[in-house]
Amino acid sequence: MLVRLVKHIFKELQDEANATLRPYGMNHPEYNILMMLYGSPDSRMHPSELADAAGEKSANVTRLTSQLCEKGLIARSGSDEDRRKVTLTLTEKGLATIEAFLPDIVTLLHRETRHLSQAEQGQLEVLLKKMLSGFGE
Amino acid sequence: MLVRLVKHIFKELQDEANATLRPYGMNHPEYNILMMLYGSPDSRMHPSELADAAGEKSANVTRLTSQLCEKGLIARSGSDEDRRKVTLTLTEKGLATIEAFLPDIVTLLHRETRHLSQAEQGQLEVLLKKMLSGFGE
DNA sequence: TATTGAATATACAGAAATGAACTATATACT
DNA sequence: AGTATATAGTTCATTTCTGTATATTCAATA
Repeated sequence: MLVRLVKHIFKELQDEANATLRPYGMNHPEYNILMMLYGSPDSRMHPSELADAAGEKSANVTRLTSQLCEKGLIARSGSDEDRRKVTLTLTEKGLATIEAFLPDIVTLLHRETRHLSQAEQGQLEVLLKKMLSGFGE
Repeated sequence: MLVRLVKHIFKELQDEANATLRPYGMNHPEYNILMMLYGSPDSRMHPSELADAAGEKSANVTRLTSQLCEKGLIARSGSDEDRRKVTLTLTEKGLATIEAFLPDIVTLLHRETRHLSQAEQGQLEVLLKKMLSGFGE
């Protein structure tokens, strides 16, 4: 029952976000990558960090970041400290794109949580975290 | 934040269910179809009902039910009342398969929710439903 | 009854995700 | 040093999903 609810909500979140992002020529996975970069200290991350944070397989990260590179939203460069690694950074254009669609995303999120008070959101967060802690052991 | 949590939980639920089902040669979407049939009054449903209930596109339902037919777990038959429709039913073998893996699924679900009391599960359910009610308008 | 429009299911093409093998670099051990 | 093991990232083949078009049947109605 809970499981079905989570699944349903997830699906809705995904679909609505996709609909919001489509006008900007972007899909949800690409958006996730951009937001991870946006939220990171120096707007720079390694692919493996992204894979962990975004919950994507590394093969997917390669594909997605290649797409974003082609669009000129992020840049790839080799790392000096560890030459196996690749560093991904947001470009000017990437930053501008994020700041273009962010307002739409924010209003979407507000709409999606408007039936929950601040307290309820906190509660929900606690419960979900608690649930999550029972996984993967 | 909430969104990321939901996403994360969904992913875990999905992955763990898949891992549990793999030994039975089944994946999560197929499992969903079977369970919908299992839970329906007469173990019979139409593809469009399944699509709604399982949150799958109708094209996917066609593919998935075809797979399940090939495995002999469900059966397709034309409907008499409305000849556009197709009726899907669980076979003996399908029923047996469900009852084979169900215990594993039940223990998995218990494990996943073991950090939440009964009351907390109820609370969580209420909050999620409340959140869901804010969608799609 | 002939026609129009809507609903249902399917087929097919193109996009995306997955898993396994592969290259290159780093780390640990003897 | 030299070998083994581990890690980072990519590539490729396969599977799976999505979106769109199509065929069939039903319902409404002029």
